[in-house]
Amino acid sequence: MDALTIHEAAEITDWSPRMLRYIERAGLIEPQRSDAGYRLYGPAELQRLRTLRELVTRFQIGLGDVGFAQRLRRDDELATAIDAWLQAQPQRPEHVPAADWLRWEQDKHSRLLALAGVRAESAAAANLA
Amino acid sequence: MDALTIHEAAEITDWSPRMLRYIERAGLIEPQRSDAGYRLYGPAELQRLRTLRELVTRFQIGLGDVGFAQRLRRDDELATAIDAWLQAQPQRPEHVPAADWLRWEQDKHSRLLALAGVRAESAAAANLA
DNA sequence: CGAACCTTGACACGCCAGTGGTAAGGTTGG
DNA sequence: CCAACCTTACCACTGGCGTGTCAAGGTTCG
Repeated sequence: MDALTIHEAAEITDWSPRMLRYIERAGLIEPQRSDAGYRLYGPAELQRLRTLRELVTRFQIGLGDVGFAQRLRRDDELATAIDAWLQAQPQRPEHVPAADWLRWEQDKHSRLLALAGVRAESAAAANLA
Repeated sequence: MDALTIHEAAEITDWSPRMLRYIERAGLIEPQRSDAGYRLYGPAELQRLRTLRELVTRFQIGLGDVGFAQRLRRDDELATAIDAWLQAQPQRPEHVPAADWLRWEQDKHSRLLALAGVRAESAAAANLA
């Protein structure tokens, strides 16, 4: 078998066994289990563990952030809601009155939703053309 | 003037003045300032504050999470890296050997990147056709 | 069988988020 | 001018994250 136990996997990925269990609880990497319940890390898991380390150190993010990104990708409703909220962020053009501003934000929202791949090609065409 | 001070804004949005300053430090909502440095919340900010509350309570997320989503949207490199990492997550088809699996993941990655609106129409056409 | 692994669960500790205070000092408006 | 607001800068508490360590018990292998 080419699957490693938790200590072996920890050693070659530069995590601690403790952290491998933690990462699993975070829902990020869930290795197979042996009949006796031992965690078995295959090549794919090892690769993902190394990449994960690279990711968090390079961008200074936390495992919770990666977990949140994962949730974002799986919960479409959440993604849409956050997307909608974030649309209203950019520097508001000073001269545009509030009412028009809101309308502008709303329009832009549709355009970006379309851009994001949410099935709305017609709207995208209409707005981006 | 139709802009509210921090206490007024706090009262009608159901946040505390303390939290409004906190939200500002988190980079989520940064109101204009008066000449003397007083925060001035306009209709747009009030609306965003209410929506933000709705967002965090409804999905049980933290302000940090919203901040991270914002960062995801602004830092393209980060978004791409996380995206790439998350691609490798789904249930691996048991019978596919590791090498082929990696190739499959890579291909899927391109397809999804394209789907996400990253300028790659040709690739998208080639893969999705 | 016994050493060396593995499992889950718990205690602990430092750090950061979320929140409320309070203090020292500037602004505003009657 | 004074009360009532605003500002920033701290102190403090709860709670979760990232980590280590230890305990009690099952598994593996020579």
